[in-house]
Amino acid sequence: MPLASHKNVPEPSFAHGRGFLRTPGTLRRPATAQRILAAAEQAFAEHGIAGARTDQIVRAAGVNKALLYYYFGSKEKLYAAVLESLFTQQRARIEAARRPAPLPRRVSSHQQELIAYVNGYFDFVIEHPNFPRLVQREVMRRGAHLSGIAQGYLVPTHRRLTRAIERGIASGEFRVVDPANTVASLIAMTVF
Amino acid sequence: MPLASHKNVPEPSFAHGRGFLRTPGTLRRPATAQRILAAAEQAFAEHGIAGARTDQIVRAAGVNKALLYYYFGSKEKLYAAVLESLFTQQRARIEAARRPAPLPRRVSSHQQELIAYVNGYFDFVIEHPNFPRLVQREVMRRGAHLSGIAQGYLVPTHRRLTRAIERGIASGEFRVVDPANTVASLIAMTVF
DNA sequence: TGGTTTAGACTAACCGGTTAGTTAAACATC
DNA sequence: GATGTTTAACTAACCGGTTAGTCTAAACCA
Repeated sequence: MPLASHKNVPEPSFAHGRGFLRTPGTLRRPATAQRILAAAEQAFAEHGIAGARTDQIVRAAGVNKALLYYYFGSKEKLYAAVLESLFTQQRARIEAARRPAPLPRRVSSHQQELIAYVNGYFDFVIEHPNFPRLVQREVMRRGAHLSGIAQGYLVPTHRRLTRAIERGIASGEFRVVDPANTVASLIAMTVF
Repeated sequence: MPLASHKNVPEPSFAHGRGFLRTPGTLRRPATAQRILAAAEQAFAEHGIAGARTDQIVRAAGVNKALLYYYFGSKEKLYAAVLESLFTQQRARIEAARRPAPLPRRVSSHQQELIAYVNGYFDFVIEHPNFPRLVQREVMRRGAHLSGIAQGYLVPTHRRLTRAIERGIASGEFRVVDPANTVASLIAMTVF
């Protein structure tokens, strides 16, 4: 039974398996686990989930293979943890960019919110070049995590941006556009 | 030695390994080999080179595993053969669309050539939905076949289109545009 | 007859995952 | 404060299944 239980694993105190979106506890993991995560991110981005080698990952993390399973349970769960960590960080990044440095006058606050979103995204991608590659791979896999990601990250972002545009239109600062289309274009731009 | 010699393989008469671009002989392969190729195309597109299973491929082709190695020598070479076959077909397709069905008047012959290119490409993609996926995968792999593909397929296509645009400008039928940029846009459009 | 194909046993290497155990620090107890 | 005791962190070695690739001998077939 290759994908089965591993019931004897002592399940560390900061329990990792409590649902994909419920646990922002990624940052509370010990440094070693973080190193495994980083190495895994690199490996999965480069070789995909099937091509990545757990042995290579633990070697890069300077750690024993059993530790990988101690923390993450399985290769598949490790992969999920990598995605979750990245999306959590990205969301935090965009959230943090909500009160941006003031821009030149004639730029309304609603415009600022949109600009801050785009800036936040690009900053994040520059710091995490593996992020788009992994998303790409997940899309090609028609991955099971996609729906969870969409629910937890894309939908809220989409909603926030839509509202910002609607407010901008209502206050007369924006030309009248279809918010849905505009948001779609924005997201498409940042994905490619 | 996993990727090594296989020196005892009797090297079938229509020898497949004589260089990536030198052999348009793909179509001369026996029907059985074509079935293997088709099954491999599907498997590689779905799971990538690391995720695809040779056993699955031969089962889908209704063929013994030894035959795969009889014809293609290795998984890697089979993968290369899949790419080569697809690019060869695509080139033939675009080439064949050079004398297109006459379009409504007011469409010049140079415009027709560009339109034929785009049509040919889309027709091909519709018939071979695995093609873009495999190219995508190859790009993500930074695959070694990329340079050969670029040399053999992209460069000639690029040249032909550039010339068509230049002729169109020279004859006054096209607005004056930068051919390089326009070709890049055309190719980008068809890749996405 | 010779190119093609099969059956299927076989192997070496690989790879995800497990086991049984160690280490060191925190904690408790007297 | 020396003492057992617990616990989180970590490891070496191993296990069993999988996978690419091989080999032989025989059959198929044009």
